[in-house]
Amino acid sequence: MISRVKGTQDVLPARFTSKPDAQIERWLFVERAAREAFRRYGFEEIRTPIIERTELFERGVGSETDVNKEMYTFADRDGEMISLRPESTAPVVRAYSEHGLFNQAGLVKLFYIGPQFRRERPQKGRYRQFWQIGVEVLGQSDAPAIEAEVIEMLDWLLNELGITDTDLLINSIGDGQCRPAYIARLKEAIFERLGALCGNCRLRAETNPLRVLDCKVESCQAYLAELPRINESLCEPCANHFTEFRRLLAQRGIAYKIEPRLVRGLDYYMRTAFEITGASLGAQNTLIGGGRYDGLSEILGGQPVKGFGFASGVERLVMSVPDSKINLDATKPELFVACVGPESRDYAYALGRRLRAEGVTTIVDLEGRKLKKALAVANSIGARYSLIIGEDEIKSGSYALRDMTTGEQNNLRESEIVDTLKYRRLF
RNA sequence: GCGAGCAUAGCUCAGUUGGUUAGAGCGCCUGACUGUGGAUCAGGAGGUCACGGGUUCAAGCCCCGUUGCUCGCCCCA
Repeated sequence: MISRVKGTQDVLPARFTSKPDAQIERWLFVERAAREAFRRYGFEEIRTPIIERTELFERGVGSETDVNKEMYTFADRDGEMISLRPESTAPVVRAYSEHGLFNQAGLVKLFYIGPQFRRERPQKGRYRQFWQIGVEVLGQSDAPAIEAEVIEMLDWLLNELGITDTDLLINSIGDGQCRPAYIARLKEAIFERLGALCGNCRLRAETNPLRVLDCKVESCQAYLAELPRINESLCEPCANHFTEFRRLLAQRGIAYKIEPRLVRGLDYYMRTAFEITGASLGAQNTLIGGGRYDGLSEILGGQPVKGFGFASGVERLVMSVPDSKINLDATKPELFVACVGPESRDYAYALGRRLRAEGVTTIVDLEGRKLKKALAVANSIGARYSLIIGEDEIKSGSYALRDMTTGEQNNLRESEIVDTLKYRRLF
């Protein structure tokens, strides 16, 4: 039997799987809550293609070898290099420019929900095809109020999802003015302590000094604490921006931790960076990550556009939603139509059609089962009511409606059945 | 790219220092009950013990390799 591709997963009805993160009911809950949050804050949905020119990501994400290695890339028939999107910020910025949205008055606030692809080794909360929801605020303003409002929205969303055990980590990573000088001083400080640091740190000292700050090795910690912190080396505009951002969070009563080690690897990220981490997710515990990327549009060859956004892994959100938030009964059918004898089948099909037109979730037994078997099926799929149609019922025009929970059974006319089910739905 | 753990029925798992024909619960099918589900009882189907090789009189069990899953490292846009 052919099996699924490594690092992918099937999301299916909960009654077919006990793995919580593979249950469609959980996914729908998360997606609906996210859409509702985005709607309330005035975000509009955008759908960009799953494939883009490889160049978009090479320029947008950087052409470092690791990044390229982890993209699914292929040559199209005409030789053009195409990649499955590994993230959606660059595609959204591309679409923004391509459709001339910079001519709009005011901010353009977009959200997306969709699959992304990275060829990494799968582990808990990390897949090769994974879903992200995210927003991008694009326009001419870089007001800290944009950032605070997005985080306020996330605060509301997480609460709505019942995900309470989270930390908001924030940092400012400076801009083109202050960051280069900081990195130079950081490097210097690292090299002064090079002998005491672990092998990994020694390697990173040259290639990615910001990442040294992130080292988890016990023996490094004391030395890392002595390294200069970027948020203490900000130029005045960056420092003011960060101060205002923090003031606006405090004004909203949103708790945060300043995490000086929180960095972004890419050059176009600047100033505000943030992360929301969740408990009980294992090693991959980042639920949401975001930041400001004012330089990205120009790197892609577009006009100067200021941007701020976040992306969140749906799988990790789904894993974090408590069971109590999910109502598995909501998707169960309201009515199962069983028939006695072959003559009643055509009658049942027509009746089922009329009931559906009235808005009733109806499953008609198509297999011509004996009544006993039909009711057993109705029971196992969790139908709330069964309708029994036989010769007697057809003659009298009233059908036996059986409450599958209580076993109570009444003979009702068609209109009464519809009323009963609609009434029941109020509870 | 590196490392560790795991792999027996649809699912969850047992399987003795290697010993004959492969086990349970749940689920599924049939019947007890030809127009009434859930409970009970009786019966039944369902297995390349992940795959390939090796050791042995004998392998689900031991050894090697492969694949897959899981978790961690690297990386994390």
